[in-house]
Amino acid sequence: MRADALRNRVRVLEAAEVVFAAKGVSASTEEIALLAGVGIGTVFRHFPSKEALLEAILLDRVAKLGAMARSLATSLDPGVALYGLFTRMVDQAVTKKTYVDALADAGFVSRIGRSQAGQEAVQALGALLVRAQQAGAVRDDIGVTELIALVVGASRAAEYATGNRAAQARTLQVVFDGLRHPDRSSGSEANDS
Amino acid sequence: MRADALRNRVRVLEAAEVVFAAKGVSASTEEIALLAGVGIGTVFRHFPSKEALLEAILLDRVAKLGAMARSLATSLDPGVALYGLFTRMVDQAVTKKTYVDALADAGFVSRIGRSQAGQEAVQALGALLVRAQQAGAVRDDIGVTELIALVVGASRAAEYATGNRAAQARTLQVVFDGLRHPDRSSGSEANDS
Amino acid sequence: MRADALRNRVRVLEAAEVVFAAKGVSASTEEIALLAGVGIGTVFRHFPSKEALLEAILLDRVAKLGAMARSLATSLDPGVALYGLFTRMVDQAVTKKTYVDALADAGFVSRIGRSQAGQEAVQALGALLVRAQQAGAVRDDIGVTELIALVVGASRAAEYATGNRAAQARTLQVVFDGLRHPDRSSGSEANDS
Amino acid sequence: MRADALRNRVRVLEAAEVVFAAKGVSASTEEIALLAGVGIGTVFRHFPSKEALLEAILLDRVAKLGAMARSLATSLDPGVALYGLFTRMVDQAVTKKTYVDALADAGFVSRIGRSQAGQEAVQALGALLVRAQQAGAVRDDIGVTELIALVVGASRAAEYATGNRAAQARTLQVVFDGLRHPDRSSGSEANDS
DNA sequence: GATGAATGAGACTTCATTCAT
DNA sequence: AATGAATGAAGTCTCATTCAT
Repeated sequence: MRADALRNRVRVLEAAEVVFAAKGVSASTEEIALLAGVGIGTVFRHFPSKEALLEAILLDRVAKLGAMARSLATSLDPGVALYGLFTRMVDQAVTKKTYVDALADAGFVSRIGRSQAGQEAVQALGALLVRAQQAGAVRDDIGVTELIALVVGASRAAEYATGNRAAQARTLQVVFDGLRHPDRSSGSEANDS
Repeated sequence: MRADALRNRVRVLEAAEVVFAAKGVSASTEEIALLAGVGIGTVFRHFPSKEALLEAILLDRVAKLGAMARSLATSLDPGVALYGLFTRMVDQAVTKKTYVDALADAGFVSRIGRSQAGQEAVQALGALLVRAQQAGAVRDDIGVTELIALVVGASRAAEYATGNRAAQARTLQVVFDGLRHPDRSSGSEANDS
Repeated sequence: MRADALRNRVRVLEAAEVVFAAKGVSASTEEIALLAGVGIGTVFRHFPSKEALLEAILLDRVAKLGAMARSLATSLDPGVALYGLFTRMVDQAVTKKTYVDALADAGFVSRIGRSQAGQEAVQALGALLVRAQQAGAVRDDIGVTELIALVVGASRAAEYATGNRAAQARTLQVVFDGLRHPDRSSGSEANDS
Repeated sequence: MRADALRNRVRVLEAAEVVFAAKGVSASTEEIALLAGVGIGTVFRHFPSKEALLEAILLDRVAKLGAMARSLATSLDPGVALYGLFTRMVDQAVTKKTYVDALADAGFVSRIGRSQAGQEAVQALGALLVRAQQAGAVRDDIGVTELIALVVGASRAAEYATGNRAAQARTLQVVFDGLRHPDRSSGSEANDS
C-alpha cells in the first residue's frame, strides 16, 4: 500500500473514532471526512460502507484488547491483572459512545465474535479468567461470557454516572466485590455457550 | 380536552412505546401513527416533536417506577423488596430498546432527573435503599446514584447476553452479591452529588 | 384519494414521461420533481422508487395500447386496423426515448409481460393479428411475439432515421411489405413461447 | 508511441468492448481498467474521456464493417452477399449492448457518420446495395439510409426476442422478404438525404 | 508513461415536521 | 380536532476525472 494511502487510512480511522465517540454511530460520514481532512470519496475508498468503517474500528480495538490480555497471561498475580484490565476497559468505554451504540446491534456483535481477532481476544480473556479463578481471586461459577457482559454493563454504568468520579468508582467496586465473592450456593455452573 | 383527543393521546403513547421498544428510537414517527391508528398529524398535535414523545414515554415509566418504589416503602423485608424491584427493572429494560437508546443522551437523562416525577422516583428509591441498608441487606457505602447506575449497567449486561438466560442470571447474581457484601478493605463512603 | 394528491400524482407522471422521453431513464428524479412543480419527497410518496415510477409509466402506456387493440377487435378490415395500430405505435415510440431504454432491461420487460395489463394487451394484439391473418392481410407464419418484436424494431429504425421522414416511411413500408408477403416456404410455423 | 503504450491502448480498447457489450455503456471505467490489467489512469491517458473511448470502439467497428462491405463489392452474387452481411451485423448487435446504448445518442451517430471511417463504410455499403438492386435481389425504392435503419431496427427486434431463436429468425425473414419484394401499389422513390 | 489514491458533484432515498383539506 | 399529502434537508454511496507518487 502506498504511503499516502496508508496515512489517509489511519487518518480516517482516527477521525471516525473521535466522531463516533462524540456523537454516536449516527454521525455522518461527511463529518468524518471533514475531520480527517479528506474527501468523502476517500472514506468510501478505504471502507466500502459506513458499517465496514465501524467494524474496522471495533475490530482494531478488540485486537488491542486481545493483545493486552495475552500480555498479561503470565503475570504473577492474575487477579490483579484481570481487575486492572477490567478497569482499563471500562475507562476506555466511558469516553467512547461508539461501543454502546455499536454493541446494541446483535448482528454486529456476533460478526466480531466470529472474527479471528474476536476469537483470539475471547480466548486470551478466558485464559486470564481461569488463572484468576485458580488463584482464588474470582468466583468459580462464571465464565468468559459473564465476564464480558459485566465489562459491558460496568461500562454502561460508568457512562451513566458521567461527571461523578466517586460514584463511578463505587459502582465498579460493587461489581468487583461481586466477582470476588466466593460462590457458596454451588448449585449453578458456568456454562459458556 | 375532548374525550376523543384524550383517547388518541393515549393510543399514540402506547404505540410509541411498542415501536420504540421493538426498533429503537430511530423508528419512524410514521410507523407509530400507523400502529396507533391515527394520522401522522395527530401525533404531532399531541407531541410537538419526536423527542417530546420519547420524553413523555420515559416520564411515564419513571413515574410508574416511583409508584412501585413507594408501594414497597413499608414492606416487611426491604432487602427482598429492593432486589425484587431491581430484577424487575432489568427484565423490563431487556425487552425495551428504548431505554438503552434514550438514556445514552445525557441531556435527556438530566431533564428527566429534574422533573417532578423523576425526583419523586429517586426519592422513593432512596428511601427503600436506606431501609434495606438498615436491615443489613445492602452495603452501606453506596447511595441512590450508584444504585441507579447499577440498574442501568445490569440492564445493559443482560441485553448483551440476550438469548443466554443462564448467563444473564449469573451476571445479575454477581451484582447482587457485590451489593450485599463489601470487601472489608474498602474504606469509601457514600456521597451522592 | 384526495383531490390534490391525485393532481400531483398525475403531474409527476406526466413530468416523468416528458423527462424520461427527452433524456432517457438515467435522468434524475430531481429534474422530474422540478418540472412537476413538486418537492422531491412528493415524487417518492407516490412512487416508492425510481423504478416504480418508470414501471407505472410503461404500464399505463401498455394499458392504453391494449385498449386500442381491443377497440379494433371488431373492425371490418382487420388488416387496415393492424397496420394502422402498428404505425401509431411506432410514431409514439419515436418521441419517447423511454421505451428504448426501459425495454433494454429484460427483467423489466418480463415483469410488464406478466402484469394483467400486459397480458391483456398481448391477448388483444394477438386476436387482432389472427383476424388479419384470416383476412389474408398478414402472412401466416408469425405470431404475436414476432409482431411485437417487429414493432420494437421498427420503432428503433424510425428513431435512427430521426429527421428524415421519407426514409422513416420507406423503412416502415419495407416491414409492412414483409408482413404481407405470403409465406411460400411453408417449412416454418409460428410458435409463440 | 512506445511499444508498451501501444499494447496498453489495444488492451484497453478490447476490455472496453467486452465490458460495454456485457453491461452496457453505464459500466464503470474502473471495471474496464481492471479487465485490461492496467491502472485507471492509463485508461484516461489514452482516451481523454469515457465518451472518447466509446467513440473509438464504435469507429473501429464501423471501420471493420466498411472493410467487410468493400471485400464483398466484387462478389458474384451481391444479393447473397448483402443479406449475409446484414445477418452478421444483426448477430453481432444482439450480443453487444454497446450499440443499442450508444446509437441512442444522436450526437454520437452523426459524429461517427461524419468521420472518414463512417463515410467510407456508408459508401461501401451503398455500392453493395446498388449492385444487389441491379441484380434484382433488393427492391429499388430504398437507399443506404433505409438499409442502415433496417439493420439497426432488426438488431433491436432480435434483442427483444432474446432467447427465442425461432422468433428471431422469423422476424429477420419478414424484413428480408420486405426488402426483396415491394408491393406494386407503392410509388415512393429512394431519396437519401 | 503508468499507477491508483483522491476528489466531489450528484444520484437515490428517508423522515421529522408543516400545512392545506 | 384530525388527516395525510407535501416538503426539503440530510444521509449513504457511486463514479468520471485529476494528480501526486
